[in-house]
Amino acid sequence: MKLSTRGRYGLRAMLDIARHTEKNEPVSIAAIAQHQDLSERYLEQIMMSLKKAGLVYSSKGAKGGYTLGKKPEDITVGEIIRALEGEISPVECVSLQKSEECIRADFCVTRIIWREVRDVINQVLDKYSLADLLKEEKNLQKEENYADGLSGS
Amino acid sequence: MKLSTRGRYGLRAMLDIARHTEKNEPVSIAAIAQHQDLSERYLEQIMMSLKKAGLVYSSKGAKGGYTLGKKPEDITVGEIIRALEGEISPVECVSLQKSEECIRADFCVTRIIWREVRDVINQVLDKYSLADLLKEEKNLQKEENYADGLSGS
DNA sequence: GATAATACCTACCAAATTAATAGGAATTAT
DNA sequence: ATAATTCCTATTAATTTGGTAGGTATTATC
Repeated sequence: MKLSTRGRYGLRAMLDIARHTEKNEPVSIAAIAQHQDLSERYLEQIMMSLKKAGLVYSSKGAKGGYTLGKKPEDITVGEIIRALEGEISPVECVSLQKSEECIRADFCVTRIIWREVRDVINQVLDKYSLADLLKEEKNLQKEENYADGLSGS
Repeated sequence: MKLSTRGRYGLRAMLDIARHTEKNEPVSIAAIAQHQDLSERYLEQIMMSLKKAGLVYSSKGAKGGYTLGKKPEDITVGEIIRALEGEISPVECVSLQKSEECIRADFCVTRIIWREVRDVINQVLDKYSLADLLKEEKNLQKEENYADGLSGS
């Protein structure tokens, strides 16, 4: 039950872009990779998925890079994660676009649980937008400064 | 974000044992494997983990097998899944018995989300006991009968 | 118009994890 | 004694993940 690096890296990349979104300058893969300490080549693939999902807009050529495809408050973590990892579901048999029905589907009680797990995970992921996270980030920094002040002087 | 077969098979195995628990006869690996259509050899390993966690009691030798280690209402799905898959957490960095702290830990906002996801998953899993599932199973069967009755005669 | 910086695309590869097999020892009811 | 069972450890096969690689297309800048 672990998220893969695609989802984790992708979310961090999106946050990185979101932080630069005020200036409205595109952020390059090279820049993101450096900030986030990721492989450029791997990040490239991740960005392609995000682009395909419409979550980022890209401009090619020199000075090119990525900007958010929507406002930070309109991009949820759920969208990002699902764009990168596919539908989030703890088991195949309660996946919405599942390939084939399990033969046990009709009488298998465990599906009740898997459905509920699927739903709560997605609810949490959909609850947070990039804007929310940026706001939380500022709170974290405040706390940090406060702690420094206390222990420091 | 998928559960492994260990967890899924293990839960089904536990339900199987729970169904036989009234008679208080141990259920053998061979029998469970047959009912659930699983590899005996693989199930064997799963049962070892369940035993180690105290969720089943085993008796060796002819007529041996497994019985529940506690009352069905005292065994939660969460306990079973965690016994088989380890701690349930979407990322390593919010795992309770994590090996090493992430260098980003202090300022990484994504952890807020991962923690919440971790908690809701475990809450759902801990909410259901084997007894609850057996009860649900009976409900499913009733509905089935009812549906048959409607479409049948 | 040349150059450098960038995204885009597809294929491939290596490591890790998962799922399962296999062989045999120990125990116990009959 | 025998057959049925759990217990333990090692090995292997399959799948997924996490990346690397090579090359093309586009565009700002000089």
